[in-house]
Amino acid sequence: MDPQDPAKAFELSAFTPYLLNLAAETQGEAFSRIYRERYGMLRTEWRVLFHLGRYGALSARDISSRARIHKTKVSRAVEALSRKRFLTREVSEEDRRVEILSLTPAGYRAFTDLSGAAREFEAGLAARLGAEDLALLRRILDRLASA
Amino acid sequence: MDPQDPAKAFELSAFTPYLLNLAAETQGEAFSRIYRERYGMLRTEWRVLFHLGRYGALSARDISSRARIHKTKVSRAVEALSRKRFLTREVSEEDRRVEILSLTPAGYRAFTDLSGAAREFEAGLAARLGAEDLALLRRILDRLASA
DNA sequence: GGATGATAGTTACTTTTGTAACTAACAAGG
DNA sequence: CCTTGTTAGTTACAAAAGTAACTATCATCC
Repeated sequence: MDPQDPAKAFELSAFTPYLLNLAAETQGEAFSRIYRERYGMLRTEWRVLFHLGRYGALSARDISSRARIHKTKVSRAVEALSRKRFLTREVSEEDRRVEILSLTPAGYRAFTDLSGAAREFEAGLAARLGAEDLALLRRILDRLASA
Repeated sequence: MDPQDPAKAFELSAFTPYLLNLAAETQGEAFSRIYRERYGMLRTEWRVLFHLGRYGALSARDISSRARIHKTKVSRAVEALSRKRFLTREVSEEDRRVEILSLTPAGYRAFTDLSGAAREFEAGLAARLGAEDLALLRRILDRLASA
């Protein structure tokens, strides 16, 4: 089949979902190198670690709803972080189905380290794009993420 | 461990790679419903189909480099599209390692249909975000995708 | 024209993710 | 209390993606 008439041709490189995906992959890969190489973590593990470091003890369900991560992914990330001795689990007194997750000192150190790395990463983006464009980008992404 | 001092706390919701990923997932999921439900395609298949529809006959290698998709993913997508009778493969005369891929009429119809759907999708985004913000978004994403 | 190295594409193997079913615990109504 | 329905979390199974090794072909250069 011959290519489509260029006049009415649709450009994939101007299709926003495609661009979003490319940008997310490129940037996500760049940052993932850090937590992967330093702590052998996967993305979901980094996010779970982050939520516990940022907000204190939470249940898996809390993390799942706050971070918009499916509960099976959370379950596996918790298991992995627990094996790494980055968090401890304790059955809740009020509801024995619930496990309260807390970072260990080692987990908290990893959190602090990675938070710093994330801040630097973000500063690098600000330097590249300019603070205004970056702020605008985040504002738009935030709208796109919710719909 | 207690949560970090809020004053110096790092917000994941203001971390660009995270926002990029959320937005890409949300929007990608919304559009993928279309090619998944209409043609049972995966994302890589849609991209391969698109490249063949847009640019005419190409080799798997061409698609791989143009679309930035790893060759094993292209190989599997080509296999799937071939099973669906959306493309044909023909060994090149000049180089018998190369297969020239071309859309069948059915493949081309799917391409035309999905291109239209993509255009509509993009128009919906323009309506939601405003044409200027969308254009700016695409410009920024383009820069982020390349580094 | 045979050895060496590169390239196109596939296959095998492993890791990760998605989906569904499951267990255990709770809650509420009769 | 005992049924019915719901929720927290895990596990089992299937689909998808990543990595590495492989086959076949080509190109070069001695």
